[in-house]
Amino acid sequence: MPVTMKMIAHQSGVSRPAVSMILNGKADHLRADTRKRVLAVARQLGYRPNGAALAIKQGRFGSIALLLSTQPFRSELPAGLLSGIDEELHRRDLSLTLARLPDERLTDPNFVPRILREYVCDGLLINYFDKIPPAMEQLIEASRLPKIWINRQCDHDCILPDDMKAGHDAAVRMLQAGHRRIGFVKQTSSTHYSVAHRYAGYCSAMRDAGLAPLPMFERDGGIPIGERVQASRSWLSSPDRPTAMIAYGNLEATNIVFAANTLGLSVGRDLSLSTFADHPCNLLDQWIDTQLVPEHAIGKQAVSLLEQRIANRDQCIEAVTVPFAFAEGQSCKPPQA
Amino acid sequence: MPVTMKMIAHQSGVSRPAVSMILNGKADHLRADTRKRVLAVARQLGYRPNGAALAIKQGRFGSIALLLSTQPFRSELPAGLLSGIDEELHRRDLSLTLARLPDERLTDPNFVPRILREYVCDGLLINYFDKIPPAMEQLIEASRLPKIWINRQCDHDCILPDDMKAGHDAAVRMLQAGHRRIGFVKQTSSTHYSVAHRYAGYCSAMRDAGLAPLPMFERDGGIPIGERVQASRSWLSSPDRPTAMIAYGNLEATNIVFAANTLGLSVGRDLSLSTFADHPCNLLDQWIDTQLVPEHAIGKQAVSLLEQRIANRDQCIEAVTVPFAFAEGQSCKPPQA
DNA sequence: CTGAAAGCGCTTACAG
DNA sequence: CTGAAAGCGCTTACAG
Repeated sequence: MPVTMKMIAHQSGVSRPAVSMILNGKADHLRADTRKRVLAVARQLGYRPNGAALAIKQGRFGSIALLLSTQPFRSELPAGLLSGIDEELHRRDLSLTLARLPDERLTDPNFVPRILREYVCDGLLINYFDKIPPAMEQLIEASRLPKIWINRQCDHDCILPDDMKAGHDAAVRMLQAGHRRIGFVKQTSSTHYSVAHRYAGYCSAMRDAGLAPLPMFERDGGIPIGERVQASRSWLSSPDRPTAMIAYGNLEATNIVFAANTLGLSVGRDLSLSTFADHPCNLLDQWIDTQLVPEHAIGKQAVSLLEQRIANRDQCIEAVTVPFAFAEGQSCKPPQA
Repeated sequence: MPVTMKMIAHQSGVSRPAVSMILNGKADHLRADTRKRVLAVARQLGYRPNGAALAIKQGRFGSIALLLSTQPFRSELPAGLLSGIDEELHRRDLSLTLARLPDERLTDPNFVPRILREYVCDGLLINYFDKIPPAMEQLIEASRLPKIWINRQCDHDCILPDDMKAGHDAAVRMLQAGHRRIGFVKQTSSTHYSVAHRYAGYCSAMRDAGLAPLPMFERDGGIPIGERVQASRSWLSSPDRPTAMIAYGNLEATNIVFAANTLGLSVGRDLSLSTFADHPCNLLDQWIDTQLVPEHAIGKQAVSLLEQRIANRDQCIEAVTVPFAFAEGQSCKPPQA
């Protein structure tokens, strides 16, 4: 049984509105000793305002929801994204509701998650990848809540990292070091747009340098677990192997490093390598050049955009792309003569 | 401007309570055509009940909060834990509020996060490691919310994986394969109790087998990034090196595998290895024996316990430990003759 | 079978 | 300077 203003009013012999005003510091007109008494009672009882009552009065829940898919690889919750969202939310004294939407059940009309069935938050942050199930999109639309898509490419109300530019930059660094045979490696089965974007960035940098981009090192459907180092070895064993590799992510980078090592190739000296990740990548005690996915910045900005959208219900916002940062390692050196 | 029952009542010429009963299926006594009309209006307007109003009436928010630290390594949010919590919450039609508590600011009396300042959820799940700042503990107590600690060792209202038994089991497997020189490796700087527990489990298994446990392979304050493979190499280069290694986690396992590889040791044949992780571990295309941290089960049970605690405010619950599962790999073989 | 009232916890606008 | 009333969105218990 939580403590209410009613109880405080009772205990201190004051009216309920008086308690409200005193607790909210809007009671300059009340006698100082009354105020003190009420505050003392509130403290002693351990009073905490009821958020639901406040929400009703203010017409605002002070809470936004982050929607995730339950499909692994479809959507995740990187630590940096969460901390960025949280930091910005915190600054505005808002709180975060987390909701995972199970794709399978979304087609079941009887099933609607509480967050979309009731009205409990002010807006939606949706961290969901390319293939949005139509049932889900409909549910979200039906909620009529302001929303910002994270990591999804559309022409408005979305925010995403600038994978194209990051791919370009990664390739440019290799080119500047003097490499000409530069490969782009992908082993995961992910079909996220970032694969295409990073590769496209790489291709454009190659073309800018007057070189033909190599086809992506990959296999349809991804390389199965248990064959990835082997696949990397075979790519690196070819006589005309690339002198520099750009890994789609840490998974690829790790397997390349492993493979290079078993082939007696030293990363840096014999093979340059760079990767994309949300933190600087260290493999075999060596720092790898890393294009840093700006998770934290995306989280922060996503909240700002959503707040903007909530304040301005009918003005949508142009797509925002956030540049990658870069962590320099020792894995990129000029090619051997 | 969200749609309210008032609007529906207006539009369909019925009283507000009537709308409420109809929408909640408690209006058998009302004329069928009235019901149909009201339902139609509600649908057409896109009505969704206001969660705050429901919370006030029901005296229950239908929401629990998950508290995390902002200190890296102190507390995190593993995917399995989240999915377990979510699954169970979902079954009960409850929602989840996420709150990260920044340690630094907890000492500032003017700063109290909304979740602890207002009354907005029914209970607390606290995923916070050993060293709880006293200021935080006080804030949590002051909230008087029912709570369950996750991953914290205390004598009641907490749930944690059975690290001791997992350490024991890992060692027993090595012993059964015929190993006698078995090492326990820790490289991270973490001081989490699980380090001590897993090692203690290992020690007890060694003693049960009449063997003296080896001192933990580690270094005070952890091995710095960039020296970890090298440290592993030196451990494995000693003439009386262990024939089997038990890694505290994936980080250690990876570096051991790397190191073994550069030393020409084949994991499985020349060196047995097992690890602890929340998913089966694959390194160098090889599956490693893994004691699986039961994140999902812990998440589910944590919610059950908390609900129990909410229903029964003044009866605390004995500490619960959850056994690890096991994923067999090919990394544990009898030692070379 | 239907409507008006009272209440949940809170705040604001208005009488005295 | 103080109190009683009205309202936010909803539901339940009670008159007619």
